Amino acid sequence: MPKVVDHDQYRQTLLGQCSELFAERGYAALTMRQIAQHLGVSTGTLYHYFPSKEVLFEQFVEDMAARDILQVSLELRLITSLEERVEAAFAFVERHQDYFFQHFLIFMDAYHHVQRHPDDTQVLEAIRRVGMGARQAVRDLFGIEDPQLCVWFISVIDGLILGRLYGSEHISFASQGRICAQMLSSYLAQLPSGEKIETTG
Amino acid sequence: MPKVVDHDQYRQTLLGQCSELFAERGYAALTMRQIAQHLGVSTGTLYHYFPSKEVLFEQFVEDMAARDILQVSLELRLITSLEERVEAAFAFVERHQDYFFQHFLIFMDAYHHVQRHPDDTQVLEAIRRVGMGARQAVRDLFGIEDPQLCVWFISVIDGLILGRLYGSEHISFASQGRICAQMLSSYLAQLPSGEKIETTG
Amino acid sequence: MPKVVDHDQYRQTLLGQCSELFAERGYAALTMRQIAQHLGVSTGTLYHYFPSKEVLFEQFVEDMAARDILQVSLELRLITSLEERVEAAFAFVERHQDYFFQHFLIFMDAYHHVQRHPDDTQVLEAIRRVGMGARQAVRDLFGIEDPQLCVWFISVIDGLILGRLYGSEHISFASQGRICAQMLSSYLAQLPSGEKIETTG
Amino acid sequence: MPKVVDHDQYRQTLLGQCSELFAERGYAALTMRQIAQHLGVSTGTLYHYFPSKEVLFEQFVEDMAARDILQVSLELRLITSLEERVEAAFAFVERHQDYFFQHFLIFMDAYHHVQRHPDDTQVLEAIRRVGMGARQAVRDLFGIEDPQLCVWFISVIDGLILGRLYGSEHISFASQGRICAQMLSSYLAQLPSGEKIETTG
DNA sequence: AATGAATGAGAATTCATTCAT
DNA sequence: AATGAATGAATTCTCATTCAT
Repeated sequence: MPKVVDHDQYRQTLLGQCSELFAERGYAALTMRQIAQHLGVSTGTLYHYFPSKEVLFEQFVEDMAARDILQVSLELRLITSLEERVEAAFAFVERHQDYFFQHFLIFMDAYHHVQRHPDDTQVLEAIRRVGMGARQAVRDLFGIEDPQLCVWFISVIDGLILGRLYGSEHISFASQGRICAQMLSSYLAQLPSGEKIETTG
Repeated sequence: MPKVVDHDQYRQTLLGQCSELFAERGYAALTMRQIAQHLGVSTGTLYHYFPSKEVLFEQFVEDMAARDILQVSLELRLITSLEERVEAAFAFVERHQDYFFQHFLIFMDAYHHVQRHPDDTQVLEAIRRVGMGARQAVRDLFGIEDPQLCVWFISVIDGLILGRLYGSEHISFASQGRICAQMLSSYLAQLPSGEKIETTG
Repeated sequence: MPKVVDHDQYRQTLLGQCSELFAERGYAALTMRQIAQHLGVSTGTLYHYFPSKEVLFEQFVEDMAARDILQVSLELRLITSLEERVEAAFAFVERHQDYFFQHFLIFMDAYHHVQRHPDDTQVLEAIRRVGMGARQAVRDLFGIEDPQLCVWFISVIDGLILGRLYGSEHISFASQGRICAQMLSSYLAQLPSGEKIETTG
Repeated sequence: MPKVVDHDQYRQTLLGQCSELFAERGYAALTMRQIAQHLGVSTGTLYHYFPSKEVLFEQFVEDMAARDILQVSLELRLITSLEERVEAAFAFVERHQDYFFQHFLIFMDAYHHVQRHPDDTQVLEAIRRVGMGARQAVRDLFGIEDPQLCVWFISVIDGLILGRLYGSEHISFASQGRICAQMLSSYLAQLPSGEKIETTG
């Protein structure tokens, strides 16, 4: 059935172009007409591919979350020393901070949405998977075994990105990278043996 | 003589009762009728005190931000050792994590609002002041001189609160407090002299 | 009962100050708050003197109409020749054209009002009395016996005032006065005797 | 393909059906629901064709004014003598007096509107064009060269129509036509040569 | 008498959704 | 599949009116 493939593929294409829109205006303040216009189609066409605004948003969030998990861990494989790798990670995050902040904005909206639709577990699950994926990536990339240490690492980065709310001019990702790299290595160094990280990628 | 009401004071009273509402549903999805109903007044009365939904939201955010700055640093004065104080701070944040997360939700909404109304600098400024107040509080409470270290500290906490998005069951504020306390003290210990913190309250 | 006198007198005072307001905005577009503000009283006070907006307007129109009838024919007594008197009348109208145009605006609004409230014969009657008063004034001032000639005279003047709608720059009241004076005198001159006008005041 | 409707043409159709409504109730007292109901469409459809009540009114007035200019001078071509032609004109006006009075009501409302929106010059201009069109029509139909005489003629007619405000039972259009015809011809007869009118159509 | 806070029905307007083409 | 015209419930906001003080 080639039709079905085309249909679903076009859905994906459409979903992939909604990120800035949802990030800029938020779900509730965004109208179907605006979405259609942004996508260059008519509202009728939009409804041909998505049965409702809610479903469109839900599938958009799931789609975005799925792509998030895939896209994070591509740049960090090459570097061998832990400290360099940490600093490279912060540089990576700095470069994509707009992207990450947008996703926070969208996830916060999705949070509202889930609160009003507790039976819609899929969106909730999608967002959770992003969190789990992030933890897993940190564990894989830096070889951190301690789950709370993974949480700590992700929290620093999430907090830095969120700092854009307050105006980001006081934030230096480079400094933060250095601080965290040093903290992490000395923290790990003093641990009882068996919790060392593996530095080989 | 009219009904005796202190107009400005009543405005404040009304604003003070909107937090959960805005946090739960978000600005755009919240109707003036719902707000009025929650406050136990008519829509007409609401418009008697606020000229529009936008202004109501703006003043609400400003008001909330102002109260945030005042309320943060009350519980942490008594403890003397740095590490204890850090851990106490994390316990404090854990206890009020709902409150903080709500405020993030609201600030994210306000961010949307500011993006669509770039001339409304007051809301932007109010949120910035919250950020500056937090940095100042960290500096005062823990005696951290290095601004990037303040940013680091706040980022960890903000990131932990934000972690609720992913489902918070993996997060232990106590563990995080211990990790950070230890990291902070060993980080400070190895600094060249003159940047030590004062541990005496 | 001195109270009653005061009360009614104050009503008149208030009504007398509403003309520009009703002329500028029209009845339906004017709010009780705007009226109150213009009068320097509270809405409560306004309702103390007038039971409703409708009654206020009705009484305002009646009041205005009554004053109209009294004020018209004061300047024209002294001039003796018919032509001079006609031209003096046009000059008088030119000087007060704003006033007259305002009253047309208000009467048009009152016409709307009467159409929706056919049982309110008082406003209708008040406006009719203005028309009758005008005809009577023309008859008295110029000694024109023929009712249709009175109608003609009033029509010219009303039409000229209404011309302000189209932009009045093409209108010269002086020219119009001269034309009408000449037309009137030659028209009267050719009439069979017994319809001459009396030129002595 | 969407439902086949010529958007602009349908707008005109809708506008053309609003006259009685605006004349009866006036702009401010007329609701969009009433308009929609009168037109047999939903309010949503109304807003599909007009972005706001104001714009609807503005375009309605412009449209009406444009049609006015076209429709005035159709019946008067055949008659050859001046006096007959003048009387025919008054008969024409009498027959359409409702129409003309309605338009005065609407133009007065538009005048209010323009006062509150001085930047909206289009409505103002549309009404002015009606005035200019009327003057031109008088000039063409009756061959009157003197602009003030055109103004005079139009003023009589406008004044007669306005007389309906006072109750029109005293007005005889036929008498007025006879009076004006006679006045006009004797006025023109006594002019210095070169200002005679052409009586041939 | 005077005030202005409070009310809620009703106005303009928006927007998700449907449907004829 | 695609379009955009049409719908009407819901939203923001207004305003005549009431009422406690």
